[in-house]
Amino acid sequence: MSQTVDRALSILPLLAQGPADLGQVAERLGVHKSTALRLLRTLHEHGLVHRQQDQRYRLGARLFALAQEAVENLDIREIAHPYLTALNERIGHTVHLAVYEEGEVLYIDKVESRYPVRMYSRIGKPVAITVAAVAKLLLADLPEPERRAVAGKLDYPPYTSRSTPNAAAFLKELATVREQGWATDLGGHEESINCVGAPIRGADGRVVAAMSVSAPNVVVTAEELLSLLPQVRGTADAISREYSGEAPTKEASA
Amino acid sequence: MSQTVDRALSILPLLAQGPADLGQVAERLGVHKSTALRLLRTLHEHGLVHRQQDQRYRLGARLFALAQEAVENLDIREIAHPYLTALNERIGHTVHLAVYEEGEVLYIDKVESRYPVRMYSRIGKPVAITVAAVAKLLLADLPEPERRAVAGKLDYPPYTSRSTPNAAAFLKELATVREQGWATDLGGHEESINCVGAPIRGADGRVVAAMSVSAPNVVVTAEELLSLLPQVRGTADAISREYSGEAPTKEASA
DNA sequence: AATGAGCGTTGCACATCCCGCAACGTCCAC
DNA sequence: GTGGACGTTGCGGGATGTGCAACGCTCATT
Repeated sequence: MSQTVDRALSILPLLAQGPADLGQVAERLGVHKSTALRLLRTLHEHGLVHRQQDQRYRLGARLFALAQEAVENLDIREIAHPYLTALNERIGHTVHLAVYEEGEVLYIDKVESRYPVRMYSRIGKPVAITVAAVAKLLLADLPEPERRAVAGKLDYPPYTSRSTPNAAAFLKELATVREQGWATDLGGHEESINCVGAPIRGADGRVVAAMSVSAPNVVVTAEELLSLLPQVRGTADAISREYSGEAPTKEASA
Repeated sequence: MSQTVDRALSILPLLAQGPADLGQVAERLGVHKSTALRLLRTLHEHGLVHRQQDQRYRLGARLFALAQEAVENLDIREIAHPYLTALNERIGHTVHLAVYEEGEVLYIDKVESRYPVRMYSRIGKPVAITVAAVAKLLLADLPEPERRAVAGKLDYPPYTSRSTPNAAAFLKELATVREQGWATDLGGHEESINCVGAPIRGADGRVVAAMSVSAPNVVVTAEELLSLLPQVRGTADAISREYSGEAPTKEASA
């Protein structure tokens, strides 16, 4: 919509792939060097871009700060965190929290056995959207046209033999998920990893986030993991209730 | 430098404080609503801002993805190299850069008087992990359980009479290193070689790499080498700052 | 049910501000 | 010493962003 800003912002994903010098930026942007220079300078003044010793540009610190602030401002994360921790302490396995945004599903929190969350190493990473339990939960709740549109645009990488193969299978799986109110990923992303997840809903009943529990099948079989479903759903429902405005339950500290 | 981009980017820190509607954005930017709308639309198309149910704007998901990608592509070696070279030119001795990965410590860069050595010559050749200064620095920062696990699995070859003899001694040494923020290897690997090293930290304070200066004691005594510690730490800190996104200092060219 | 306030959105004419050009300075390699 | 590559600068033309005013919509109020 705004040419100048559009060009400037296009520089960011370009630099995310790795440092680049002025000429490379100008070329990949399809503009004159002097134009690229002005854009980069502006980005630099705002700290979004950083210039290293060899004068090449890379993404700057303010970007990380912004990303962190943004994730901290997600109130669902704040509310959910104690519940996730409590569940993790009870059952030991890795617990994920994810949201849907603009065609992507992103992890926004993670609690791993004994290890505190490492902000930048995992959170913010886009989920394997065609197979992850949390992705199924979030997409299953989209309005039908959007759901269909998203499913049609996706790639369906065959991570394993049990990965979702195509849009038709995916939509069918989403229908099942929506009906039963929970989802699984049984070796669809990595052969030996199983997940079971449940949706977190706002006051209006719409799914605002999804959580899942993951474990390698050398530790627990898929059946054993499924037996944890009531606890996962219980936690998700407790989060939903608090998010919807009810007083916190004992669930978080149980 | 570019007014339009400047205004657009000014929206981001504004939204970082919390969601805002069009009017608020326009007012705080000091522009007309229609202008703010166009800027927000452009930001929206790039996924940097997100529009929530109540139509208010907040920071978007792509911000996380960008930060994530950027961190993964941060190449410590590239950033550190000019600093290492500068230090080498100032003090003359061999300078090493190393990282920890999957239970091993690897040299990833080395600057020897006048001869920069490519990583290939050294990679795959693990560091003498129980005695090297860089190894101590990297292991000292691991979470306690992992540190203990690694220390327990190691062999403790008696390279010299001053080599680390066993896991208990090693863990004790690591505790010292973590506390003082630097490390040495005084004849622990080869009788006549001393090293002094310092950690390089990421924005979150975690040790991402370590560097050291080595010299044979026929050239400089251990005491003389230790007197270089401030310069080593200064260099390591400068690298840490640039790696974390701060503007480069004069350190590299001093 | 009618009214009006508040907000986001649209089309438009003006002139601002961005664009590409070409030339310069600098650094490095040959 | 010379050529090339790269970043940088000033400048004129014109594309592009700007603010204005009017419109549609939702919602609260009467």
